[in-house]
Amino acid sequence: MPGAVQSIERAAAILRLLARGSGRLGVGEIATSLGLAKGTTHGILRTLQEVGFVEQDRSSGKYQLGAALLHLGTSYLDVNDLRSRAINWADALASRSGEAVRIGTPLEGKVLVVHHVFRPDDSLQTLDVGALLPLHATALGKILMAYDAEVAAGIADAELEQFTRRTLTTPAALKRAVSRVHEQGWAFESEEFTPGQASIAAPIRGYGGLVVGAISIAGSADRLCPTPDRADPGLVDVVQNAARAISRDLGAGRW
Amino acid sequence: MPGAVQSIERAAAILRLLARGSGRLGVGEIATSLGLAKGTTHGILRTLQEVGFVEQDRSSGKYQLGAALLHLGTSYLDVNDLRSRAINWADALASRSGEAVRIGTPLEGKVLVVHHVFRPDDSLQTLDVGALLPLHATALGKILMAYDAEVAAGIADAELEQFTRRTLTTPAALKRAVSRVHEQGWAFESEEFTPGQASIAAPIRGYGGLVVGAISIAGSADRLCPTPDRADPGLVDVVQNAARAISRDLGAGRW
DNA sequence: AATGCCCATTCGACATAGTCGAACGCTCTT
DNA sequence: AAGAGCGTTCGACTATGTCGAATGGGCATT
Repeated sequence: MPGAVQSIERAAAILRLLARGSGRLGVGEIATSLGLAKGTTHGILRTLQEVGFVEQDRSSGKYQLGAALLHLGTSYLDVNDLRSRAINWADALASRSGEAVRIGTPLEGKVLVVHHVFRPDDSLQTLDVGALLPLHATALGKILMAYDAEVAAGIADAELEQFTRRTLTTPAALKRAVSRVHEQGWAFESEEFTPGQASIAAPIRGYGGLVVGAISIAGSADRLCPTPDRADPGLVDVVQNAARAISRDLGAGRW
Repeated sequence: MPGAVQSIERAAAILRLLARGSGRLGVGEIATSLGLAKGTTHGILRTLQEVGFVEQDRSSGKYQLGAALLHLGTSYLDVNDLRSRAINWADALASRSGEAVRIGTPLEGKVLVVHHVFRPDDSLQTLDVGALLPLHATALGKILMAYDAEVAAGIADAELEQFTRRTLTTPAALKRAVSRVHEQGWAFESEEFTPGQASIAAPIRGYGGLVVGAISIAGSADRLCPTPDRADPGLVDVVQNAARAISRDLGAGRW
């Protein structure tokens, strides 16, 4: 695949590295992590600094992400069709279900949260728009794997991190769960990511019926699955209806 | 200044263009806007697409910002010292003043909102973290101009957009206002940006006493300035105290 | 249906532009 | 005082991205 601009690829790799690495990194660390010469790395970093994508800590000389990225990130939210069309339905779903609502889309083998509505009553929650959640331990992720072959392929040979005692950590178990999701049209997860928490998700389809994202409700496992390991059918229905409404808005036809 | 990687600069320019331009843009539009060859532009766009910084609309072929930027943007928030140190103080300021609190830092001749606490009582507000506010019509902006020479220089020869009847639109009036801000140590704005709304701000200093941002409260002009055009002294005090507390946290010494 | 225009995309040659590795100077440690 | 580690600078090389014209598909008009 010729024509890929390497300096931009490298710049993106540096930014991703800074986003993962919790905090500031030095030129040397970045250079060795990416297998680049220190001089090259420095040149790219200087350019990224000029455009505001990275900032340099005056005293330590280390680099971190820059303010310009924040504005670009929120600008993405303004343009994102999935999110803008889904906002109203998400609010309705939150008040109808009484649970927190999230909308996710695939990114880099994870689930990117593009919208988040807090649980109606409780206000001690942190906004996690922009956060990356694991594919294999969330209902959102299971939906995306079940309906997007590319996503599923990307995780086939990946390590499945264990978050709780109930996290699916073997590829076989995950594959079984995903194919059941595909059959029934919705996904469920109970205490696989956070103890005491469960979630229910359904697919959102865009133009042509293609799955472009997923919507979920998340909350106490006691409420979402009164019977152990069985999602409340009423809540499943509400989530599926919301997903279908958004899909219709996005022009998904009769799906 | 040699060593600036042009392809990265151009990529950044494209991203900025997509952020401004409300929505999707075609290769041709981007190329002419930036004075580049269409082929060159296409190559950069393809690379940006590979790394997830832009997405292409399947049907129209036009480009828009990509999901990866959202995650980078929120990652910036996690790393940002100013924001993480200020969060607790911002909450306290909101409950003490009863008004919405914002923290801003300069970016591209505007004020970038890096933190936003809603007004305690009212919940019909939209989060504007990541938004860019004008320098000349907000209290946050006046602070940044008064204490950061680079910021002030950047706007000296810029058009001053008129938002309301009271917006300062002449460079002379703005300069006078800014120098008064510098003398008194806090900034004020009443109905210069939004009718009926006013704001009060104070500078946040980082290591060495350098101003790295500003914190403000914003709300109904009736509450912030009981006497016309005069900020409530009590509220000014509360804002200044919060700003000083954050500055101390950031290691600003005795400022 | 047939035609024309507009647009994203591809291609190949040229020379610019970015990469590399060694050397510099700085701060902090030993 | 000497050393190590860091970010930074420098100059030569060639790989790399740039350009402009050509291609092909889609859409609206004719």
